[in-house]
Amino acid sequence: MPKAKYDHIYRDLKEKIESEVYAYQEMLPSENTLVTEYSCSRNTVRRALAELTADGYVQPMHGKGVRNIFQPVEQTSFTVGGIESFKESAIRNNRTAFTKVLLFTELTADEKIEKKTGFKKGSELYYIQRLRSLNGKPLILDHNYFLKEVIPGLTPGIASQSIYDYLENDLGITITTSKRTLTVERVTQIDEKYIDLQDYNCMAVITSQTFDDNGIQFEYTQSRHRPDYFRFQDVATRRRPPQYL
Amino acid sequence: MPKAKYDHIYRDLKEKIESEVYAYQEMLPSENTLVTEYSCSRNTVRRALAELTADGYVQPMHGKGVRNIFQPVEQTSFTVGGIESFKESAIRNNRTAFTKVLLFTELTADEKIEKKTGFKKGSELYYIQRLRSLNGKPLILDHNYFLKEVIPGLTPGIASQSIYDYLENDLGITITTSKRTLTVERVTQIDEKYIDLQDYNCMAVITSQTFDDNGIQFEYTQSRHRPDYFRFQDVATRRRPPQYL
DNA sequence: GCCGATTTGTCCGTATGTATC
DNA sequence: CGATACATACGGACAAATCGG
Repeated sequence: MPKAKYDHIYRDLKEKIESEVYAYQEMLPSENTLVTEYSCSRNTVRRALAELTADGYVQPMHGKGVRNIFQPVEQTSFTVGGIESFKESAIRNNRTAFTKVLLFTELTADEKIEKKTGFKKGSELYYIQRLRSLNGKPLILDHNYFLKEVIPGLTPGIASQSIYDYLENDLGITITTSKRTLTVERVTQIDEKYIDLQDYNCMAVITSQTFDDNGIQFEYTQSRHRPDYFRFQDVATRRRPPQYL
Repeated sequence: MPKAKYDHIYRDLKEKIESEVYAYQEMLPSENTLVTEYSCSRNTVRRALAELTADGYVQPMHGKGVRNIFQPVEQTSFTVGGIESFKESAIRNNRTAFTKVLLFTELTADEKIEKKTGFKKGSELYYIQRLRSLNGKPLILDHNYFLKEVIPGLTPGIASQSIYDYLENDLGITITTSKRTLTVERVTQIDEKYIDLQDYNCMAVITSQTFDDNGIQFEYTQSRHRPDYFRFQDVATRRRPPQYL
């Protein structure tokens, strides 16, 4: 959707890097060159470069230039960088996705739930359990809590499709920030019941709190992944050698 | 030691948010107010806010204001956001750290190592195995590969202290970007030998490629964590609702 | 080693657009 | 509708790091 100029430059450069128009370790054109190429201001070029830096695509070097440090390979990963729904990542990795709703209830947050999920005591919530399969293989068990106030009209039917689709397209909610914590936990009886764990006795667990564009937390989810199909990627930058932004 | 103005504002606001000068869900002062408070340009304020947004501290809302969405975390987490050495995170979490060097050798990369680590075949490398303990409890097993060309003069003595200290303070190398992948893997014989795993049969594994400020990859590390002491935090933003920068 | 050209880093002021109230 | 607040974009200035002659 974004028609911003910096976003166009960002996508254009990203595509050129991915398709190896610039080789690994090669310098990109200087900022001033890009300014004339895209006929825009230097700030706008720099903003596009800032995002490529955050993505781990390039590395700016003071007084020298901007180097491409993108390596094309990388296996299919389930979770990368930003926020992505199960369905979206399945499509991106070329898998067929299937979701089975195991449980769909409503409940009111008590103190225990407040402490766990971050929803205030007394909040009206949906609580959903879902089993996610890729290529017919059950791999992920999701426990979702949604704030009814923000997301009315949720149904098991919607839950079996993409809830994020429903939020963004039907309700017009903008998903913005997600805080995630990743841990490894012992398998539960529910895990064992639905997922073929072979001899693994633990699961990769992502818990996330998600906020809409009003800064309201509307979701708490615990996503339990079969270990051998779990992969999480990340690009970190050291605080704080001068960078863009 | 950044003395940049935006960094000062960033730290100042961050401190105020953490100490709850602004309550959770409260609006921060408007950009224009901050401009006069810090007597700087609006761009500079916005840059500080952009970093707080990336940290998951605040959420900007078009036409409304900037909301504090920081919730203090009570649990000590081992890895958060940026790049951090073992020693640094131990200090941050108020733990005593100890490192035992299990193996210190030099080797030349063959094809197998190239495929695994990203170092070109023929590269001269250090290969180090280290056992890391917190509060006397062995928790992490590190396998490090360092590019000799970039990091000469590494010794077991340095490896038992902080290699990152050596890089940054003695060699003057600036660590910049790190690409990390997180997986869950079965325990190995080495894991079992050195770490008390109780009945866990898997480990949390972080593999990372680290680049210096010339965009040269100088490190490949596999860091194997005891599951019950492992925790990884992250803030993601949905691509791409208008944001700062 | 010095100097000037190039390149990235920081900061400023301003203008205009869009969303909210 | 006007006022406020954030979003995008421009152009300019100077600092700091690098490189070549």
